[in-house]
Amino acid sequence: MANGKWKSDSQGAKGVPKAVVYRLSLYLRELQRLIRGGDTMASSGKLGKLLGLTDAQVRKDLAIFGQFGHPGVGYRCEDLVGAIKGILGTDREWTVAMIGAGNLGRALLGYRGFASQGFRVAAVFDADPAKIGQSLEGLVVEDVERLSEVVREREISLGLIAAPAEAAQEAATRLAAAGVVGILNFAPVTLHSLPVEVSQVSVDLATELEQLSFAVANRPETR
Amino acid sequence: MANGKWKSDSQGAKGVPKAVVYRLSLYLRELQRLIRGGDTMASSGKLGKLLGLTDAQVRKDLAIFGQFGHPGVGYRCEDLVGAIKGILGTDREWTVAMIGAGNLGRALLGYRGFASQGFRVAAVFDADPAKIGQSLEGLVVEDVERLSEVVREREISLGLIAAPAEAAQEAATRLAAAGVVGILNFAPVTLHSLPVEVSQVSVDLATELEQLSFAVANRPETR
DNA sequence: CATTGTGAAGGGCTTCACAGCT
DNA sequence: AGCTGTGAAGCCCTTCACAATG
Repeated sequence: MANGKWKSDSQGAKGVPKAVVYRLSLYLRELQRLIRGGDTMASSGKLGKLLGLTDAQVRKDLAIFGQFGHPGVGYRCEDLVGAIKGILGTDREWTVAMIGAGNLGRALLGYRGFASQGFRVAAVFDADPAKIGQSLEGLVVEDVERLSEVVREREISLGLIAAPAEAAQEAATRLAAAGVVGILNFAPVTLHSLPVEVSQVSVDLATELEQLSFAVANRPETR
Repeated sequence: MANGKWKSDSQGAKGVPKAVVYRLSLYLRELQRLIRGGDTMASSGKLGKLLGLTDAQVRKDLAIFGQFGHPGVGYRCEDLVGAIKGILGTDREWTVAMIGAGNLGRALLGYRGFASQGFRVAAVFDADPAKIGQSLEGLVVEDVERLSEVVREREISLGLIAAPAEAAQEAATRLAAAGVVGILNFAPVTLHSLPVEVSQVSVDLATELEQLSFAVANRPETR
């Protein structure tokens, strides 16, 4: 029986495998797609097949957080979406700042997928005087010197770094100092000296291509 | 003593943890930065500290592929860069096709980080007649209908999908049919029915933000 | 003598298999 | 009958600790 909240014997916070959290996002995405397609129930076997996972894996992942399924029938899609959003923390709106109004920053600003999952970009910053003052997707590009001020004014809680590698560390330091609680870093550098209370996730596009290159170079057997 | 090639008792292909391959990319990035900074040697402890890993982890990762270090002194940066590139398969140039000339596709085209790691974009495709024929970063946007033809002509081996979710599966199917060996997918969908010989890596930007949201919502202890 | 490479120990994640619920 | 939730087994990855080494 779905109970909508954390597992009753909850121990508060950690202990959740990173891989599980990642798959939670996949379940959420797939369930939303099934709902758009008119489905109302989904079994662990069905979800697993759609994502290339075993049914047991799907059930174990969900069981970490509570009992969301109904023996004999499966999971109610709407309920499970609600539960997963609650777990991921996307059942509320997050206010985000974009640092960097270059190619990547502008592209990410235009990406509708963020807004649809509850992430609202409320400010864009850049250090280039030629870009400051420009209007992008309804936002005026602000001077990165004003970051701290604007972050507080607009109650921004997450920072998204789409700046060049050389500028990324300073952007991160500024964000942390301004009180942001999380940083998503697209720059190809490791960020240092951030306070422990600032969470961090990194995506390096070149690294992803390298993973692909390795997979291709080492695939099972081909000419 | 560095030997430059695969571990002698090589079993050919798999058996390498995904996490190890990911860290290899991080080692490579950090080593290249150290070299730019003038360093010539790096120990496992130093590399580990720079990346937030233990020294043992660094050594174990590298030991999977051979003996690259020198007891008492560490690893020669240049040699290790060469070795890792060989392992990742980026010691050669990969020819890449971009599918989708929207915001994201254009941003990725302009990203210098790809070229610097050996990935050369040799074609851009889109299905929108308004975009076909436009010139971007020295390339003319081609009709996605001509994908197969162009992929063969230009000997393209990897495909990068930056198309909307609805178009991604068809793009992937076309790429596979055209003989591409790897696909990097930025669309928020799971790709199905690809031949096993086509490797696949996915990056979903909304998913990454959700990982951050979870990390923030579940961090150790904060007000 | 600082640092590597590695067997052994430890911990964590996945798969299996089945009791129990609808 | 169909499917969930879960203990137990199995496997994989990380950490530890130290002999080997230039």
